[in-house]
Parts: sequence; structure tokens; C-alpha cells
Amino acid sequence: MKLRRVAAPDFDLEKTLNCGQVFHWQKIGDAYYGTIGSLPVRLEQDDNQLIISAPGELDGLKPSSFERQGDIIAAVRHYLALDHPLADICRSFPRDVALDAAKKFCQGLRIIRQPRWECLATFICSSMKQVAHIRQISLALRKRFGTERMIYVSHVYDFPSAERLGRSNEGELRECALGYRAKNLLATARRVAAGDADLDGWSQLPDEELRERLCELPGVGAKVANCVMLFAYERLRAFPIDVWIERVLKQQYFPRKRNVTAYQLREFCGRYFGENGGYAQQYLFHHARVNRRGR
DNA sequence: CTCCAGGGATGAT
DNA sequence: ATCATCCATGGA
Repeated sequence: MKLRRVAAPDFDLEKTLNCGQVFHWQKIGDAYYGTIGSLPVRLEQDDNQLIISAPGELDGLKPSSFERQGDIIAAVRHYLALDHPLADICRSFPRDVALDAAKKFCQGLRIIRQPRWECLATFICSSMKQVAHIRQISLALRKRFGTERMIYVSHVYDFPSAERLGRSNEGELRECALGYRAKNLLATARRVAAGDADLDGWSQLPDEELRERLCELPGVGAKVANCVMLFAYERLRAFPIDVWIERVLKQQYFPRKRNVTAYQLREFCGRYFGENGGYAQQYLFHHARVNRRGR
């Protein structure tokens, strides 16, 4: 096990892992335990430094993209998007009171780069669920179908491949508390495993086409598609609209107007928030959720 | 168009 | 302790 320290300015580990974009990191003491792809990692923040613990020479791990990269630090920095120019991104936002407050509150929160299948599968499970439930489902799927790994004395599990989940059945998935989402996850897993849905190839598509492809998958609607675009395809314009952000938008940008349609909201978000709208969305979302008001 | 499905955490009483 | 509410896709 090797311990590494890297500079991480303008970064907030706790906000980044707890803002509702990713659901499997487990906090023990001051540290977060989880996996980046198949790599088990322990992360801890010490002011402007990030302490990374991971298996020294990837002992016991099968070959992975990280091993070929040969650099765990690079993998972590990439996953956590430590290269995103947050100051520039914030400067690209329109100025208004809601967004100014949200960006101040969310200093250092980064939109991370998640593995595509893991992100897609998790967000299919997220529909009609709250964060606590999604965490339970993610953990249940990992424990049942994923590979167990050790990081110090903690057990972590990587996310099962589409092939593995495709070989399961609806009953097994329902036992992981998926409810009616089991059927959708299974069908999508099989399409991905069969190569019918080429998640990696789709990264070349422009936003609109990517959204269309994603929405053709069972269990994927506009909200889930936008989450996957933002969190797994680095489409920083994508603006997922859920109940939280809908409340914020109506309150802040359509004050005491009734009957605001979904179309009006979508049109406004695409126009108003700009090239980094997804970041603006995440900041508004996290700020509203942590300071639960307006209900 | 409306209604409903799974289900555990959360908050109100 | 009990009870209502949260939640966003797809099919009837």
C-alpha cells in the first residue's frame, strides 16, 4: 500500500463526493473509501493537499486502464477533474444572486469523470429514488455482483460490468432493492454487453445525438440522460432538471409565475447558463439541497 | 389525459 | 410509534 500526497488547490473532497453526482464513496473518519473503476482507493483531504492511498503496484489487480496508464495519481486527478479550471468556469456563469450564493457555497466542488457504464447504470437506478436509497442500491449491486477489494482494512467493491449484470435476472436485481427499475437495468445491461449500445463510441457524438442515443435505452429519460452526459461524458452544458432544481429555477428565475412548462424551463436553462451550465446546475442543486428551504 | 409501480429514509405529528 | 411524503420512467 502506497501513500501519496498531491497538490489539490481549489478542491473540496467532501462536497465533490457528497453533492449527489456519485453514490458509492463511504466516509470513515475523515477519509473516503471507494473505487475508481476497478482501483480501490482511500482519499483524504489535508487543506490544499489530497492524500491518496492505493495498492502499491496494483497488487492482486487484473490489468486495467489505470495500470496501462501506469500512474495512480494521474487516474485520481483525472477522476476528480483536478484539471478543470474552476475559476474560469465560475467566471463564465451569468451573474445573479442565486448563482452567486451557490458558487460561493460550493467552492471547490468539481464535476468528476465517472466510468460510463457505472454512471449510466447507477442513474437508471436513481429514478424516483432519493440519495440515501441510491447509495443502498449501488452498494447492494456492488456487493452482490462486483469484485471485492481491500483498502487497508476496509472492503470496497467495484461496480459490476454490463456483461455481469446482463447475466443476472430480474429477480436477483430486485433483491438489491431495485423494484421496477430491475427490468430496465437488465435490458440496458444486455444491450451494452451485446455491443448494441456502444457507450464509449458514443463519446464522439455531438450533444443532441448523444442525448437521443441515451434516451433510447430502457430506464433512461431526459433527466437521467443529462446526468450521464454531465457526469460520464464531460458535457458541461448538460443541465439535468429534477424536483430540487425545478423548485430553485421557478423560485429564482420565474418568480410568482404559475404554469411554467417543462419546455420553458429547458429553453431558459439552455440559453441562460451557457457553456458550463452543468456546473451551475450542480452548484444550485447542492446549495438548495444542503440548505433545504422553499418547500 | 390520469394513474400507478419499489421502498427506505426523512420529517411531522 | 405511526403516518405521509419524497422521487421521474414507462406502461396500462
